[in-house]
Amino acid sequence: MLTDMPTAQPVSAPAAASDIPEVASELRTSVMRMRRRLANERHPDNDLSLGSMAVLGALYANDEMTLGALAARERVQPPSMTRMVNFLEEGGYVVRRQGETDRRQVLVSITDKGRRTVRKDRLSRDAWLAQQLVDLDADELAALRTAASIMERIATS
Amino acid sequence: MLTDMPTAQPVSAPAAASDIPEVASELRTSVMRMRRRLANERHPDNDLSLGSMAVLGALYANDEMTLGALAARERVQPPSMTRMVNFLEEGGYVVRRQGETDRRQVLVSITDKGRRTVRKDRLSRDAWLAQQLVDLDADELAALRTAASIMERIATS
DNA sequence: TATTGTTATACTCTATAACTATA
DNA sequence: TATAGTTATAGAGTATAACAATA
Repeated sequence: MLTDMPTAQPVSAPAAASDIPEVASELRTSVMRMRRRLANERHPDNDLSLGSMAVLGALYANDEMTLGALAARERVQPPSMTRMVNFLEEGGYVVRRQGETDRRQVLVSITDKGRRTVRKDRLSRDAWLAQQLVDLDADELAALRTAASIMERIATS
Repeated sequence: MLTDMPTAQPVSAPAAASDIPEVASELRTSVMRMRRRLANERHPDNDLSLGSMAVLGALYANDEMTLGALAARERVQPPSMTRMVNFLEEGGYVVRRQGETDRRQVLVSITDKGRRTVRKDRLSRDAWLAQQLVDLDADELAALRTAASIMERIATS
């Protein structure tokens, strides 16, 4: 029964300006709590931090990236990425090699072990979160997908 | 024009099971990046961390809470909340008092300065995020609101 | 004994500053 | 000189363990 609902908005309808601060506040709060919960709930059967797994995921998609590109993508400073890459290299998940055209660069690529870890981990690492989503209806899931896309865009803008 | 869209789902339509892991993964990634971006973009004119502001916000809504209740609400361990409350108390944003019926408890309440800070901060602290939202259309804003609500529920479950 | 909160301590993640190697 | 990355160091935020006070 949609009789009480506002009519569907055209796709380009601007948001009501008065709602924006409220949504911003709600979103910020929920992101902070969600992040903490995700950090707490992550699967303990590999020793990679969430940040390291994100790096590995980027390399899974891109095969080889410079350390600087990884740092920019993950929005961390280069020293932080150096640490993550060190850790991943020690574990055999990635390898470094020197850039060919520019020998200052460090090209990072994923190993077979890294690839296997990503595949295996993608099956299990979101298990907790996926479990929290199973009871959602299709509209709610769609809203999450839309929100994730918007947040991704905002966070990397 | 909705001719190409699937018919509106009944509210209880279950989500497609195959989409869940994908949404979980997208959501997790975007939450992590968003949180880092929010931490970087916060307004520098007060010295309160994001966590401390969340505590102050809870006290703004609830007037007086035990330290344990605050810790549970923010999903941190009691020692972490002790630290945050110490910091807020030193700044004059909150006051402690001993529980009356149970004298082990610490009741934390917000001061006038704390209230003013919350009000002032709510106008400015989400300014960056709100600015990122102004170009969204009504559907996207609604999706964010729905997502925030779901994340809040999941994070505090 | 169990619970509420605090103190002491350590760990993780991130940052800035100073440095090396290369462009 | 400028840039890519590393090393050294520090800070923020969180946790666990041991403790004190109270129930």
